[in-house]
Amino acid sequence: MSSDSVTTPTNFIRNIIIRDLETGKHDQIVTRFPPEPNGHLHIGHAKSICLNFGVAAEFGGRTNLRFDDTNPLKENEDFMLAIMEDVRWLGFEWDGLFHASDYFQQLYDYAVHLIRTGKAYIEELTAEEIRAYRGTLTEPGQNSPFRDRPAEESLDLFKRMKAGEFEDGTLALRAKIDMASPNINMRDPVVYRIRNASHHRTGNEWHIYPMYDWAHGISDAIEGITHSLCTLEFEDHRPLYEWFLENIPAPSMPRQIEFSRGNLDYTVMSKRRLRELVEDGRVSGWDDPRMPTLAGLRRRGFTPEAIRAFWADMGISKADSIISMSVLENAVRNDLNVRAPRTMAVLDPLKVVLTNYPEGETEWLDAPVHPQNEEMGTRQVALTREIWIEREDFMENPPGKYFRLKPGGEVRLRNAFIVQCNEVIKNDQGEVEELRCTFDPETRSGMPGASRKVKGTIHWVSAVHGKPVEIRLCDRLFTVPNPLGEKGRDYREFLNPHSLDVICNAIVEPAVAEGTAGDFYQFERTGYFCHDNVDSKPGKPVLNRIVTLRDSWARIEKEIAQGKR
RNA sequence: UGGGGGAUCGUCUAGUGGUAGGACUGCGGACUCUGACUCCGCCAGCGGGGGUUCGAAUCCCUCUCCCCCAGCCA
Repeated sequence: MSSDSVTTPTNFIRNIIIRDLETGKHDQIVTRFPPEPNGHLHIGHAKSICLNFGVAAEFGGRTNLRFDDTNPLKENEDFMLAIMEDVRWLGFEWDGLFHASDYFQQLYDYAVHLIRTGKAYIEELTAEEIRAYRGTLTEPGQNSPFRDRPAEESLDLFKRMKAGEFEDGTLALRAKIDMASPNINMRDPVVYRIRNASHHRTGNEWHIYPMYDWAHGISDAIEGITHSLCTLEFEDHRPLYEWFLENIPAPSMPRQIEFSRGNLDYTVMSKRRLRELVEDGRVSGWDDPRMPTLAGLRRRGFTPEAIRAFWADMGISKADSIISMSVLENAVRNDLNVRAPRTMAVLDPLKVVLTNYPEGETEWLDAPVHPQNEEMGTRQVALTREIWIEREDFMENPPGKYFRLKPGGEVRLRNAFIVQCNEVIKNDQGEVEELRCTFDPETRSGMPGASRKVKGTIHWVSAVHGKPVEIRLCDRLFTVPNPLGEKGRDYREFLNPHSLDVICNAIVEPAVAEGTAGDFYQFERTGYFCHDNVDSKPGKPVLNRIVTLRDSWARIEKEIAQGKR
């Protein structure tokens, strides 16, 4: 309704929190972001980060970063460090930094409590047997023969498990709940398993490690988390989350609330698939600029501001969704349009000689850094007799709507003057090799004659001052919107062969070649580009295309090609 | 033929009994020394069927479709 007022978009979780504050259920809200350090964060995680940190900040609460490091086989320090870097880069700072492994002793003590109260037992069935006893989706499970063993016996076994007396997989601690429950999670879930493995934080201290369901809820309770926000697949686990906390002397009672993941089209968004792409060498790493990982997006040149704005726009709900990539692209264009310095760069150079311009002369022209923001100042652009223009800005036999250079035609050189094409020089293969043009000195930018109108304006770079750079044209990783949704086909079949096209000899204004990692620009009429934070080196600049500019000519051109115009 | 969730323009999302709104996309136009930006306009939706009501996206019944769960993963 309110179109002219900027309000924080609401969602069902925010509404719950507002109510909890109003009713006095909580004085302060506490959330947490709980990644498992077994891979890199992706833009879907950013949704959760923005939600958890955002909603706590809005209501003066706190947010912890807690690593869910209960599986030493898959987790490590490197992932942990990378995750912290990603969260900070996104623009958030945690109040407390914790690890589930910080609570291993308490988790153990609570398990002892559960055994003592007759609500857990040591299982001797093998994993396969447990599966067989569990029943199916439509048939109830059967009680384990070890289910009713004396608590003392279980306690003794549990202590010996902890002491490292048993091999992996031989015993397990199970909660005694209900083998006939229609919710399979309640059919005596495993609470602890034996893993004689070294943990990246606790070393060889433990031989048993808690399962997610046990560790997560209790960790939340220990930290006084008020709202434990997670994704939809944990909805079935909520009864278990609550059962555990109700059956131990829990220090607090957090509430788990589920929301839907945020998927994007033309990519994949699970750590498992992303890991496969990395390990199969389909991409150069977790930070490949085509990856939807935060490391990849950062390297590509996406800004944290754009990603935050994107998720703020998207909102939170419980409906499964695959968001159109165009929405993300819009968010980054909106952000970069305001902030990116403008510059001219020629991606596919075609030489132009200005025949009436003196040889050997260089003239420095003033050009605005940003046409809508004078405060960003001006830059000097070198003009010489020989310049490069974009090959696609010249056509020998153009269609009617073509506003760029053509034989005998006129066009404005951005920030300079109007030129006319007099001669087209071709090589033996008949390819256009060079254009001979004359310029009209009266039409120089800033002079009275500059008001003369021509249809088109094109960008250019001095052939003597321009610097060569490598440019990586990043595009969508897959050729279909939902690579995982193509029945009977492997998603890798749909990898886009042109997701990363490399241009070795693009020409840029000298200042761009001097840029350093992370510097971004708008190449006028082309798109937004950013110095690659890994491969761009002094003397050997490499820039990634973050996103193209919107291009209405491309649509017209396509329609012409299809004979619609 | 178990349990848990979800269906609102092409996409995402508001709306919780009183004219279905926004963003993105698309289309048309204005402006333009970026075919960008900006501005204006347009197209487009309550999964189906019943019921309650003066009035239903919203309440009730029913049907359909989609997602998740049978790890000693998270």
